[in-house]
Amino acid sequence: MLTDDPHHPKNEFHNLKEIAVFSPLSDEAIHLLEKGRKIISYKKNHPIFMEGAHPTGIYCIHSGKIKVFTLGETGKEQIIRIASKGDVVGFRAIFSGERFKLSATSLEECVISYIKIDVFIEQIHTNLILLQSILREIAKESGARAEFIKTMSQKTVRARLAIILLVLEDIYKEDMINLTREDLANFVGTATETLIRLLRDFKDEGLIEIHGRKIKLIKVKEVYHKAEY
Amino acid sequence: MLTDDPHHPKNEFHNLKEIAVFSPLSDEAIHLLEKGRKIISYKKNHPIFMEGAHPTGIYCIHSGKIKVFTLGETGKEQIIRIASKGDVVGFRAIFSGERFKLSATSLEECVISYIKIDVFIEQIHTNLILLQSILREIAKESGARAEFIKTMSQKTVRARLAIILLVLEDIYKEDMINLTREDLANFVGTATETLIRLLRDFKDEGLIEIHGRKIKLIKVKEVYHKAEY
DNA sequence: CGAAACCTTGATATACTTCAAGTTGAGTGG
DNA sequence: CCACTCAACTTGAAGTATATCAAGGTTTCG
Repeated sequence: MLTDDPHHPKNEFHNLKEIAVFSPLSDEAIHLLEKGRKIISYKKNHPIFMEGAHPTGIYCIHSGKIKVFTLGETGKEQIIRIASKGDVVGFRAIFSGERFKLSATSLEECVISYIKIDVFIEQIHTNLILLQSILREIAKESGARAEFIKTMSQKTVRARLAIILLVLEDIYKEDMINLTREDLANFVGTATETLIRLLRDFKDEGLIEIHGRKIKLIKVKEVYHKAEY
Repeated sequence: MLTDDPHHPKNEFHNLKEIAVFSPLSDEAIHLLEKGRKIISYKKNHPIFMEGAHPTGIYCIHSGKIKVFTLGETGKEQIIRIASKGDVVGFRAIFSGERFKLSATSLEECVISYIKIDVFIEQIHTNLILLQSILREIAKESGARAEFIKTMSQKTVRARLAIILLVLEDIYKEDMINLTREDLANFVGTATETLIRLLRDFKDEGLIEIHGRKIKLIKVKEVYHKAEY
């Protein structure tokens, strides 16, 4: 699953420049990071990191989607974010000096660049641009989470479903939203049964189309407005 | 309300060293920031900044408490945080390049240091220690907010009240918790009436004592465990 | 082809909200 | 210092969104 052979085929075609936080970096800086990274492929439903563990590196997504979530006492997941191509996951804890507060699992086959913490930290200490870019990223994340808190506490499940669908539309782009009902429920923060009933309502009202597991938005945007998670 | 006269009595005794994010800085760096700051006093219930506005500076609390919140469509506040001595509020948006996503209002008489955005940014560009300290702070904040999301979506109002009381105990320290029922409800994310009924339950069960508006925790910790907001 | 995971529907229970009305308390001006 | 007023607090009653429990159907995949 791990490879650090620079001639391994998987190591081609995955430029770190395509990772959003790294895009402001010079080619030189990108190259330094690439020297220290490993390309990893994950199968569907593979755990990437777990809450409570100490971070050992960061994970840059080249392809596939990853759910980032936290487990409640009863074992129920609350999904905080679905990360996709160009995103980095697992680096907040490094900067706060904490353990992971969240877990991450692949939702599909994924290819990621894994950058060890010491390689990364070294760059952080010498590269102001990188540090600023990361600060910007985490600041945005924190703002998004404040909005999510409000949504969770003030919106009905129905409104939350609409909002989450709009968020997911941006993530799945031209593809249809493709999550298990349980994952979708765990993102919306509701019971699976409730989610299913609401999806049916949305379908009956012509807001969405349902194609098996996949969901296509028709006029959700007209009724609800998106939040930025 | 504003003064930049260095001999004004209010400008004495308020060292920025007592602000947590600035504590790792050299005396020299602290001094540079202090040269550019203004000391401001706010009366109780005075707005400090409002969501939607462009940030113009940061607010470092020397004394008093400030609620940081966001307004729902119906005008209901969701309190995200109660900031107190040593905290800085209003600086996340600066780093994400956004407008304020949250509003802030004083809960008591407050004395703060206001540092203009350009003075602050200048320091950021030249002081790696400061940048790292801020990154650390925002990373912690983001982690705390992820926990809050889980709490909001998975815990009952009763459990949330207990958790928030424990959080507030840390903020009010030796003082008793002193918030209006409405503010407390807006932090817990519930209706004021529900909050009042639950407080009565807690009192009847011997978990808390109620002294007018003030609340003293007796054995909340034994029944619930605190989250880190 | 069989088992397991996933999905769906129905029935029931309840935590919480909302509305309404009354009480208490805090701050202000005379 | 008292009285007045507005905000804050409290209780009750009624309605509802959502969770939970139970059971059956369907897809997926080894």
